[in-house]
Amino acid sequence: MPVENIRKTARKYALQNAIQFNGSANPKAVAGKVIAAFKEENISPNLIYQISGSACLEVNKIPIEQQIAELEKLAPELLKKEKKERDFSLPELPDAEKGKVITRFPPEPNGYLHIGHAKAAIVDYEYAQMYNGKFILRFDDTNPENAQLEFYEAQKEDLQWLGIEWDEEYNTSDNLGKHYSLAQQLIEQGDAYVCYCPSDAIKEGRFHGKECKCRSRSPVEHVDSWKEMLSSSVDGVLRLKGDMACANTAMRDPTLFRIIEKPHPLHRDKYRVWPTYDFAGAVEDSLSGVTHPFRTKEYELRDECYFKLLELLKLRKPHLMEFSRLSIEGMPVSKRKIKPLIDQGLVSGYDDIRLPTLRGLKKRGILPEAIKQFVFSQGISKAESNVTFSLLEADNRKILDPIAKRFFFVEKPIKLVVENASTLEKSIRLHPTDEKLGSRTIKTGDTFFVPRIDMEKINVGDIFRLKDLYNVKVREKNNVVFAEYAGKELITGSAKIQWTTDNFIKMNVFVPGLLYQKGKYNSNSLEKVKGFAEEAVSRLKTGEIVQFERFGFVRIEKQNKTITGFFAHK
RNA sequence: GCUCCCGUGGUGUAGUCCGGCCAAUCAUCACGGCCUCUCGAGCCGUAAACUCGGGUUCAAAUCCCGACGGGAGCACCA
Repeated sequence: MPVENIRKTARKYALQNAIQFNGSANPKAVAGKVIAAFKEENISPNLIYQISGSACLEVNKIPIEQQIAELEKLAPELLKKEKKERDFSLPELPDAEKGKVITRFPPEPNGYLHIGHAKAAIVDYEYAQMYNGKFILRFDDTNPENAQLEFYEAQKEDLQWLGIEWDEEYNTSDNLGKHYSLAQQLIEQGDAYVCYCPSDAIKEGRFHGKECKCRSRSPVEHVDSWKEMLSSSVDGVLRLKGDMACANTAMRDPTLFRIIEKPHPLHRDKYRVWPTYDFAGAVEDSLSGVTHPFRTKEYELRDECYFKLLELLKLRKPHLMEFSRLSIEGMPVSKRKIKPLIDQGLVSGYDDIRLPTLRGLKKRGILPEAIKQFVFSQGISKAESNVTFSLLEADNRKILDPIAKRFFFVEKPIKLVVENASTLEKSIRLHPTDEKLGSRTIKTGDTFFVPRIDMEKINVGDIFRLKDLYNVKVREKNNVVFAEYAGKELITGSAKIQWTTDNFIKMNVFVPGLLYQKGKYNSNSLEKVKGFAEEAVSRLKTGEIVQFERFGFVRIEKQNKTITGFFAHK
């Protein structure tokens, strides 16, 4: 009785479609659903089109109320268009088995971590978690010119702050011995050679696809040259014997090892021959058991080299994957762009709150959990994008709002004298909905301070409310505003303005803006807002993130007696 | 220039592998309303997208070809 079944199904979907679209069903859309429903049974689409078509015709004749009533009986589940929950978890990994996935995060210890690193680290770490696997932290410190001792620790601190824990940690530089022997193996196989050409000539040869004379010497000679390279001061580089005519320029005999005389932060002058990223990256991923290494898209052309090397060395090939780099509008998300800003003094340092470094983000009150959610929402696509920072702010705000204590901060204050004000001790809650966060008590007299900007909008005769206190009516506006008490009952619609008494503390809040606007450095990107905060703020501790009402979320920092705020976002 | 990757609302993203349940997800932004002793949060609503052109198919965001646009690489940096 399949035809009867099809009819019923068509009727159902026609009703649903009609209800969704003003009582008129679209046969094409309905047929699609019906076909999908009978996919297994190999029914001719033509038949379904016919049936769906007539179903729609019939359904469209009846009024929408009846349509609803009928669908209610037939298939009530189709009636409610349920809101689909977006699943923000990472997509499944190919060839992944629970307990057997190994990932790695391989930073070069050459600077503090930024949000781009965080994306990689979070993805690596989360995948290991997802599959109950292992996560390795590996310092790719194979260039003594870049690696600096302080950053091994600093980067670990940054990761810990993010909430990332690693199962294993090691330095690539500790494996140089192994690298050397693999190199020798390649040379002996005739797959790598020592090249004495100057770097310009190598570049030139690569550009034109021309092999150089070093390439044609015998493996035995190259083994000798290699040993000389390692032991004496003979110059040269070790290159892969790839294909100098390959369309992929990464395959035109890439350099595998080169000489760097500068002492290494860990190994001093023990080594002078160092592997390049192409070699070290591939070899380390394979040897350390990594199953799913990730890297950013700009390495894509080097995949071929990665696999070729492993093949020649007869090493296991991991499942290498790429995703796009994170870029944020108006923010420099790379060491290359951040460093010059610091060197030129355009920002205060690696923890400048305008920077997307983890230290900068931390300082302005961005929480690790927000960064995590932000990274998940971005996913691991290969499409380039230019994200707005406000996306991260939104994630952060959602976390902060229910837990941040509220205080009054008066930006650019102006004095307000309330005549006939009585002396009060007022207890005001620290959070509008969560009573557990407690309250503070403020003693008020006749002197207040309120934001100048609010007073500019208010005229003599207007009534406004000192928030959580009482109403006042403005009598005179000069350098000081004079007002009179105007009742404590809330007047709906009246402005509610934050205030301090004369028992205030002076504080500055630094408000970050975009470092770049239309691609140009913005010299006004950091604003210092001067103001008065209520006295209770002086008892906050460094690192607390609070909301200054009608101003924004601010992270507090205390040095000696001075309190400074760093603005996170509204 | 050559090679590779990518192209879904203003922004970001799901869906693309395996064509139909997609007249397309979720978020952000914008706008409106409700609520609130914050310009915050919450709630409700509105607006807004498959780069273009061909092809295959009963059926294309999804497959194929081409164009266009964007990005990356062409280091003895990672």
